[in-house]
Amino acid sequence: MLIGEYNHTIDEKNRLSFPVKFRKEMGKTVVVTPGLDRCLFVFTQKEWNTIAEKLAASSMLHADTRSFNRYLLGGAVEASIDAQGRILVPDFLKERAGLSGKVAIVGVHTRVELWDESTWQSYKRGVEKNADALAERLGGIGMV
Amino acid sequence: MLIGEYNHTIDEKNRLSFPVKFRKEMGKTVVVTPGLDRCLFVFTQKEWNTIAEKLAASSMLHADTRSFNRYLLGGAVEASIDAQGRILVPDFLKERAGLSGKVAIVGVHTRVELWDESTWQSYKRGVEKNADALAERLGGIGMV
DNA sequence: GTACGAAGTGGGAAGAAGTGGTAAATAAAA
DNA sequence: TTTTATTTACCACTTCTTCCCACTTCGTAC
Repeated sequence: MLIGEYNHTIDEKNRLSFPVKFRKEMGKTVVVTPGLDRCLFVFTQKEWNTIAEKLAASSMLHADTRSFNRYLLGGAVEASIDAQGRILVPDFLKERAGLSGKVAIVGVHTRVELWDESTWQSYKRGVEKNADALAERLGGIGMV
Repeated sequence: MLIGEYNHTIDEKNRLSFPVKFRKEMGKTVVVTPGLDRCLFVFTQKEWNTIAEKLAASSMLHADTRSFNRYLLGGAVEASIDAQGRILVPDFLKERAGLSGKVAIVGVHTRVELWDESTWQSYKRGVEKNADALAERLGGIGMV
């Protein structure tokens, strides 16, 4: 299971090293796509296949579905993990998530998310602020 | 059952020793997550699996679910208990709960909570002070 | 009161992980 | 075809982590 948060640097060659904890589960190649809420998604090859199938199965008749498919599939990139455990993030994806310098690498169960460090910080603060909703959710899954 | 309160120190290497009383029940690895009211939750692996299953069942297409899953799963960490009975608390979780120096380790039935010592003290005082009003409200919703 | 044992704490050393740079290879342009 | 640029692979350094050992303090039993 992919969980936890790591802070790594993306260099001027667009190289970003994956946390060791994630490497085994991610395999040799991963798929990077534009994510939701100004971040990038990183999927395992296997997980991606499942998602791609689901998208393909969805109706092309709805404009919403079409544009969502274009958004996710069109922006998707296969990236191989090199000997140092790094991936290359293409410029257009880097821009998409506003990555520069410090990057937060966040494990969310079946996917990994890439956030600009400061964007992630303020996003987290936003969630924490809403303590009541948080408590309700936690209660809902039997955590408290 | 996890009950009782202990005061241990978290050192500059982020090591925090678990009370012996808790060790047997917690097993070899535990999961640390952000909690409520500026504390951290510590679950047994087994307890965590139950929670994770419920989280996995939710769709990533809803913004609320996304942010909640990100917050919880991204904030969660597997921590193994070392030969000295200590766990490592990553910086981002340490910050989350404002841990530094003395830490209150509190057993709450199925989970353990980690509090900054002084935060815990004032929280307790606050509860004591309002105990009467609290009891009144709880009685109102049919608790006792 | 003393001694023994267990629990908690601290520090050092070996190893791993992250990051930056250089060389080689491939692609593109002249 | 040659030169130049861009990308990919490899190598090396530094920092951080993790493991191990040792000390101290607290509690208990004799």
